[in-house]
Amino acid sequence: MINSLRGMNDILSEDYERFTYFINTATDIAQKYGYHFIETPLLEETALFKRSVGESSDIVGKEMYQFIDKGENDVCLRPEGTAGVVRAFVQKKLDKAGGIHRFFYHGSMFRYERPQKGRLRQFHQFGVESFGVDSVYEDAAMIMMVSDILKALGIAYRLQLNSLGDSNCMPQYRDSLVSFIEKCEDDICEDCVRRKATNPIRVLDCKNGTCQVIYKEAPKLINHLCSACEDDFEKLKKILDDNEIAYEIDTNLVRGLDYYSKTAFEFVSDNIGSQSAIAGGGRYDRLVEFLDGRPTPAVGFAMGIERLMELIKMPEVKRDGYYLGAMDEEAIDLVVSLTHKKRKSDKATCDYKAKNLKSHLKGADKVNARFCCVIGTNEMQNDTIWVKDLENKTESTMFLKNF
RNA sequence: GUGGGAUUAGCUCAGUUGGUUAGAGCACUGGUUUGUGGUGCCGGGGGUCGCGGGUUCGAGCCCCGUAUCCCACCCCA
Repeated sequence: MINSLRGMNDILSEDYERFTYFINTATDIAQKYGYHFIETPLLEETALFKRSVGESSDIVGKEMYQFIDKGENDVCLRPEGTAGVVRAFVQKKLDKAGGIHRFFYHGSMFRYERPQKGRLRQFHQFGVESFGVDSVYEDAAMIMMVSDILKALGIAYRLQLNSLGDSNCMPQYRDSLVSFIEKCEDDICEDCVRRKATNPIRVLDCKNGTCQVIYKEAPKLINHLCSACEDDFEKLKKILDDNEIAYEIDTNLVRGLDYYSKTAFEFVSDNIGSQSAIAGGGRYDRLVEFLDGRPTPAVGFAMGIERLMELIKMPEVKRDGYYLGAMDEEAIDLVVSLTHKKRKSDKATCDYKAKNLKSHLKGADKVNARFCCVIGTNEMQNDTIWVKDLENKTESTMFLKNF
């Protein structure tokens, strides 16, 4: 037997019901916020992710499905969605066109990781990207959108918030953090020593307990923000307060991708194990420029659909449509024709075998039909059909021409 | 990539110190005289016990390897 590859799952039956329910709910809300669907290729030039996500990140460093294609191109399956959307934005010259462009997307992402609960090699994200708005109101609107989606799905969450500063204040802060790390380099973990060289900000969310104690004394980015970043962060908190969106400030919250600046946020769930981040995002004002576009402010987020799946509260499924059955061999053709006719306006299924009434009622139950419709010899003789409403438990016999 | 746990029917799981034809519940399917379901009764199908070696007279059970899943690290959505 051939099995699917490690960390790559099929989605079917009930999972598929939940999956499409999520997509429909999220799509509806994104459209209410004025976003438009965008689909980008699963395969992109490797250079795109090296430049956007950043070579220092683990995603690019060791998790990409990368290979050389038959045309000698260095390509990889997308590990995240933002890079492709930004590339498309620049390629279609929307940066030069100016104005505001808002997109949402959903689809498969690929990372060569060791699978565990909430972490697959092929997984699905729903995300949105907004281009051309530098106002912090847009950051707030984005957070509200995530909040709306999670609430619509009945998912409890905690929202964590931080500001990563911009090109004014971030480099200065990084320098002061590096000199702090150098002073305590002998006491921190190996990973942090490595991070010092590659991406020093990342030491802040190190999971190592000893490191965390040490970093309590570390300079806080939030105290080193320039006035513009400081003002935006204060404004963001006020907007969220005004709109009754609860949040916690987490000064150690660092986004894992290199392109973020200013607002960074993460939605976490306490009910799904260690892979608790269900949505994450923030502002990335410099990324369009990094990818050869005209400088364009941007902000976005992505949600991990698999991590949400078991948290989604599905609406109650109601009986729907018709089930048709014959009690006599000679009525089968008629039943098939009637079913075909009924499908023009309703969901309708039928059984291809003659069975007794009890069996048909059971069959109607199984497909969760609202009406069980049966034709036997009595009905054949009178051109009628017996119809039972399985919800109200009422029944009647009607002429076929009225059915 | 590192460490730990698991793997027996479609699903959830029993299976005694290694000893005949490996069990249950649910699900599926048929019947219950051509007339009342979801909730009665009776029956049926379905498992080379993840896979590959080894020890043994004999392995679902012990040993080694391997795959996958789960948990944690790491990373991130």
